[in-house]
Amino acid sequence: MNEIKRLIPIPSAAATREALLNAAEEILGERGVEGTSIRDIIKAAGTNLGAVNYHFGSKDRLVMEVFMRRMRPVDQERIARLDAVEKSAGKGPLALAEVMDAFIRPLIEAQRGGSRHAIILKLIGRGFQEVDPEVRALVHQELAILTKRFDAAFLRAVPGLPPEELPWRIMFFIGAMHFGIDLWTTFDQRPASNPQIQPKKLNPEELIQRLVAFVTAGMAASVPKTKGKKK
Amino acid sequence: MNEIKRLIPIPSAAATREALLNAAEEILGERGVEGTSIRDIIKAAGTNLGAVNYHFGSKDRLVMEVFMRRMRPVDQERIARLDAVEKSAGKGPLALAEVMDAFIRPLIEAQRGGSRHAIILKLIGRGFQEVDPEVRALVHQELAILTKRFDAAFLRAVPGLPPEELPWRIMFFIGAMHFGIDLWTTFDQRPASNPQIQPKKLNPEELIQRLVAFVTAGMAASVPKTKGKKK
DNA sequence: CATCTATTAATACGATAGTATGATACATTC
DNA sequence: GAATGTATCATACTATCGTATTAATAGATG
Repeated sequence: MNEIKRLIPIPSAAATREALLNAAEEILGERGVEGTSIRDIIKAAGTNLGAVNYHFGSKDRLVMEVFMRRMRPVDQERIARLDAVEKSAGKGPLALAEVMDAFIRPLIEAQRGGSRHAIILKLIGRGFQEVDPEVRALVHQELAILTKRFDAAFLRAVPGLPPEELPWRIMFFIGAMHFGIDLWTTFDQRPASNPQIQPKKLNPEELIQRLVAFVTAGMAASVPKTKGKKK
Repeated sequence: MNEIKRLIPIPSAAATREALLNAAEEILGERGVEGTSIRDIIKAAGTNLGAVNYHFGSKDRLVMEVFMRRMRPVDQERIARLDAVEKSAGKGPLALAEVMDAFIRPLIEAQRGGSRHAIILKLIGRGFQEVDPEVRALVHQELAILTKRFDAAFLRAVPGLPPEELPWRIMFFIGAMHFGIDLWTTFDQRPASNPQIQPKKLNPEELIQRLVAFVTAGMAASVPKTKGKKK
């Protein structure tokens, strides 16, 4: 019975499962978690309600899977690139711009091969401010692994920076990155905020270059005097 | 009948209206638009469903009012401060850090006088990524007024910057600002991402200083070569 | 061929959402 | 002091949400 040609080549164990993940990724990126109903997703995936319950058990778990599926390889690539940067630096000074590049590049390049995948970037960007505590905890957990490695790298690359300043700068730079990516992925849909100035449309490499330049300069800025402006 | 003491001293024309706005501001800041129900708001405001319909007509209009009530004075203050900075500069060079300060300070200082108001900062920050197109359009419109004035100021303060680069840098810097403020307002609720590094708790002035230092350096960074890395 | 297991499909259920309605209370005006 | 307009409140209505349940389908197995 194995040689009977299947009219539906491989309905396969997880074909609808992936269809659900893909549809969910797209719609969640557009409308956020709260703004997306399971019914929207199953309609886009061409399946039905039961499938979600069967494959994921709940909406929250589906959302978690969508996050994980994209974040894991990005984070692995970040770590791999940081490894390479640190290795090539040896015992010498660590170039801040290269560390930044290692962090930023994998996220932006994750959208290659179809602009449909670009949506996940917004989804990840939103993760920090999303309501569901389970998803939030997940994002933080994923981020914590990175944080340890990159914290050390940043401190090494910016020798004069007091460690207690680092979390602030990292938050600044992640904000710049996500807002930049958000503008990038929605470039064509946006109304011009100022008709007199036409923003330049960027390819991935150009975006990376600009982001790295911006956040590297910011991260390396001298620490402002905390107390008492000089009179 | 006028001298009958009121058990409820002055229900007043717009007392419940403001109570609704305050409660909505708080809850919307915590849970976002989609995650907040009118019933949550009326419960916190100590009133009932009809009041929302009476005073605002719909949930969306209530949300809009919450946005507007906080954004308008902030934007006015930004413009006023930019005026002052430009006036004191005269025909001489415009200090980028002062322009940044004029943009950042009003938003952060808007939360003085009760940390309850700090919540609106998150709300405004979320406005850019929120789903409701009506609210989104509103935010963009409010921002567009600012944009024109500040675009010119930025270009003047960073003479070497090509105008088409400006929208990108502004997006980077607004992202840094909003993520920074988000960390700031939720400082105590956050799990430590890296237990080895304790971030410093900042007062408003310290946050402003750090943000200004970061984004000023980023904004002034030299433009990366667009095409062709030197081989 | 019968059975079993893994899916897919269709439907039902309880909860909650935003909105609308009608009655009630208060203050003001004539 | 009756009438009027403003504001509050309790409640009802319809839609939609996430989830659970049950039946139908298809391949694989014996």
